[in-house]
Amino acid sequence: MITLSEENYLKAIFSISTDNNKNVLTNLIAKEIGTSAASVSDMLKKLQEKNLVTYQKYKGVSLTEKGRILAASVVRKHRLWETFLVNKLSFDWGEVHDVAEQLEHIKSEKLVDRLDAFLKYPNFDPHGEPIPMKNGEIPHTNTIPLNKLKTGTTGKVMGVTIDEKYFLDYLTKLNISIGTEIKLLEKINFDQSLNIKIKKSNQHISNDVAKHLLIKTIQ
Amino acid sequence: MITLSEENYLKAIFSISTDNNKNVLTNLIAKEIGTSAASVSDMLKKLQEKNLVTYQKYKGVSLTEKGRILAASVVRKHRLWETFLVNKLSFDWGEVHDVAEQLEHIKSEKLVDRLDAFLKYPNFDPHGEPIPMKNGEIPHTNTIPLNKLKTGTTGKVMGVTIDEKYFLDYLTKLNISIGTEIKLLEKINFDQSLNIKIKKSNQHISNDVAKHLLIKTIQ
DNA sequence: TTAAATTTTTAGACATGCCTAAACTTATTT
DNA sequence: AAATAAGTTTAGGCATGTCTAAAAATTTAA
Repeated sequence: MITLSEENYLKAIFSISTDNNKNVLTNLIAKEIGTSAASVSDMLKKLQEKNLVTYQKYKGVSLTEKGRILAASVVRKHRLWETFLVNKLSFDWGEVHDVAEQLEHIKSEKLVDRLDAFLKYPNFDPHGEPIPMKNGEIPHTNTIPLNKLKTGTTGKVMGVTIDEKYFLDYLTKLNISIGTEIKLLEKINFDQSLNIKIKKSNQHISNDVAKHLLIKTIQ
Repeated sequence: MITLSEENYLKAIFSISTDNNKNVLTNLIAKEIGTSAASVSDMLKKLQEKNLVTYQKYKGVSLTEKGRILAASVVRKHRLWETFLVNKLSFDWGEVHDVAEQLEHIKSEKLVDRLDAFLKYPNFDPHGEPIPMKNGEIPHTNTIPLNKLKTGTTGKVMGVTIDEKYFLDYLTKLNISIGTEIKLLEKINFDQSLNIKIKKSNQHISNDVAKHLLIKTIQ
């Protein structure tokens, strides 16, 4: 049996290793989960015992196949529940994360299958993030982060890569949601911040924000 | 903050005191939850600390107003989720209990309100049991248990008072579901078992089964 | 390449919720 | 009203998942 905490550790390792392909280091996990490095060390040993991760002292950790599938299934549940909350219960995209964080730990394969069907087998959640498939595969898009877009070109927002209230509220304030068209006017060399045009209005955003907006170029 | 275990204890005390109006005794709680009497003693002290129950050593326990409202809200969530699973995700009534047992602990008032609205504010769950209202009040019916029906009269099944797979599967086998009409033909004095007529077929059931079928008499 | 800084692990504690066994209280018999 | 039975609580332990402080390993810099 896998515990709630173990699932959270697997999910953290999974999402860190999506960005960064190397072994995941203890401190990063601690920061992601909001716990101490000592607790992470303890848990990594337990996960190693259960054959969910490959772990070497001081060298970081990576998921085994078994661990990867389990982590993907937790992420799958999280994103399906987010989709349910937004599409069926009319939640805003900024307020679903905490509830989905609880719902993702409900154990019932049948429930997940039925929910998936009820939602018409979505491939992306309300933030545009891919919903892992039952077999653990991840649907892929041909999007790039906004900060990699060529100056002067226009693209459409297909998703975001942070699911956090403050970030999403800021986007709402900027008038950005899934489907919004954005033109990249200028990159400031000094701090990599961007001048962009959204619905005829000029705005200025930091590189840190831009890198979490997934863009599909138009034409 | 209230923990998952505490919620389960409150729920157990709540449902035992619905039948039986006296103080709830330790052993009954232990049996209901499936734990030892020692663990129950420990927990009752904690719940007393938190002002959720009134407890006297050796004398049993009862819910405070605060505890009663909390317990009702857990039951409310349980029954709303069961309704969701059956009405929206096409689960059978016999297989929803375990999943609802998990879902009832999700903490989000907004989720419960939205779910309630999504289900069109139901007053009874798929087993016919009343769904406590937001303020803790319980919708009431004018039903009686089948074993109290007058011999020779006919009634309609409005609900059941056990939410357990084996019981519900047995009912399904007997061709009984919510809305089924049953005529009480005869009570056997020896063991209080009943001869009944269901959809033109004669059947024999124990008193133990009959007392968990809620009946509304016709005419 | 040695010293300093950073990261990670170990050691020792603590709270929660559970257990068994023993002690104690209350209820029932005789 | 004792003796016995039944029910309940206390005592002492255990596993999980967390913590802080100290020790150890690794990385970075002088």
